[in-house]
Amino acid sequence: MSYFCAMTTKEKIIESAKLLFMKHGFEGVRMQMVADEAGVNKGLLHYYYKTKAAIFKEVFNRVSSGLFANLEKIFSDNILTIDQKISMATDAYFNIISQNRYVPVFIISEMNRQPKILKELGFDEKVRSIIQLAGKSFSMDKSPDLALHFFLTLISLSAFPFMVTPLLNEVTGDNKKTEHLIMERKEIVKKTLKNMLT
Amino acid sequence: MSYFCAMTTKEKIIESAKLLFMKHGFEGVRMQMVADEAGVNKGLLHYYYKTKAAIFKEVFNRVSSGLFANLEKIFSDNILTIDQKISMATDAYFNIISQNRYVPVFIISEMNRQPKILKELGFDEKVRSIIQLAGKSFSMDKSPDLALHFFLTLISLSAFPFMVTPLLNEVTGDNKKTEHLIMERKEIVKKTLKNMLT
DNA sequence: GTCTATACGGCGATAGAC
DNA sequence: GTCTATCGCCGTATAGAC
Repeated sequence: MSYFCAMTTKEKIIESAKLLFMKHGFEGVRMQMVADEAGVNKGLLHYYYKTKAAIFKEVFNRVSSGLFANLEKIFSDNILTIDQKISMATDAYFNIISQNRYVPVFIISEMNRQPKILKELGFDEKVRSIIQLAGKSFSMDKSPDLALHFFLTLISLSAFPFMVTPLLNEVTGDNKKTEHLIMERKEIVKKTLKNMLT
Repeated sequence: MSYFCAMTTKEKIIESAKLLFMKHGFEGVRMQMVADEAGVNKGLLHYYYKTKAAIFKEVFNRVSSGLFANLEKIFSDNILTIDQKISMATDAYFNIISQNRYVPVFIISEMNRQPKILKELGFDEKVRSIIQLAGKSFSMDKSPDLALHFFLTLISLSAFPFMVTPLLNEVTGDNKKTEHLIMERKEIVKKTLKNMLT
């Protein structure tokens, strides 16, 4: 609790909730856990946010907003070659997820448990626009499905190893080995994506 | 409730629990929901299973056991060519998941929320053995990591589209279109896997 | 803004009648 | 085997003192 000393109380609450919701999901988190993690009283949570669901929405919004920020920049560039863009996009996405490996499981679990949240927070729009951007960037305008397939392959291959990390740890029997394996995969992703566009 | 008329009560309970746990996760399911779905009284659940956790373990075991059954047969075959095996394995895995698209989200969510369950139910052993089998089948014995990467690519690319179906539905705006997209992906998976082994 | 106390319903689990 | 009734706890949310 309270690695969050320099923040405002509201910020401490959200950051604590973020940590907990990502690990345990909406249903797995108790308001008491959030209060303890933030180092404040349980009643105080309701002063800043009316309900548990309100805290959750703010968290989901923050997490999903940060997901594609770097990709947008790369896909908007006009100078880089296709190979460079693929390499940078893969690195960028791996980096984002490395910083918190629970992000993909969190987003995917919750979009399946409460699908309404996608439109409610405009996540579908974010994804549609990043795919369109990728389409332009790689001159795939003719077949719009190709852009979606490309994006889907990038996300699938990059996110999945992080999502099954607990399983990989058991299978390899060594967390260091797992980490090494995941980093090896980066190159496989790049190679696959390049193959896809030729 | 009770699409499960010809079953024993115990079977009705497990099948109802399976449906609900897969959709909502362990924390998202109430014993009352299981009872209603099975068409029995809430108290009766505890006659057949001591606790909610006991029901859950039985469900997780059943779901995870059925996951790789078909793959084992294919990887054990001695006559098929590599290309045939890849094609059949991909089809088989897609088929399994098509029958219940919540399976991958369920397995992955729960392995992250309660990692102990992997060893407890021997899921890690199952995965280790299927990877070894794939290694032999594709003569990847020299570099054992290659078998793991191959398996990971198969699973990632196949399962992911089903896991993000709610998002695809919003992005395409048309559930039929999503279904079509997912079936298109089967061919991409096969092509990617073949590229990987050459 | 922050805390204490409490309302009020829902939860998993058990006891016991049939 | 199945149901009813109920226990004891824990959940979110609110009211009100400081």
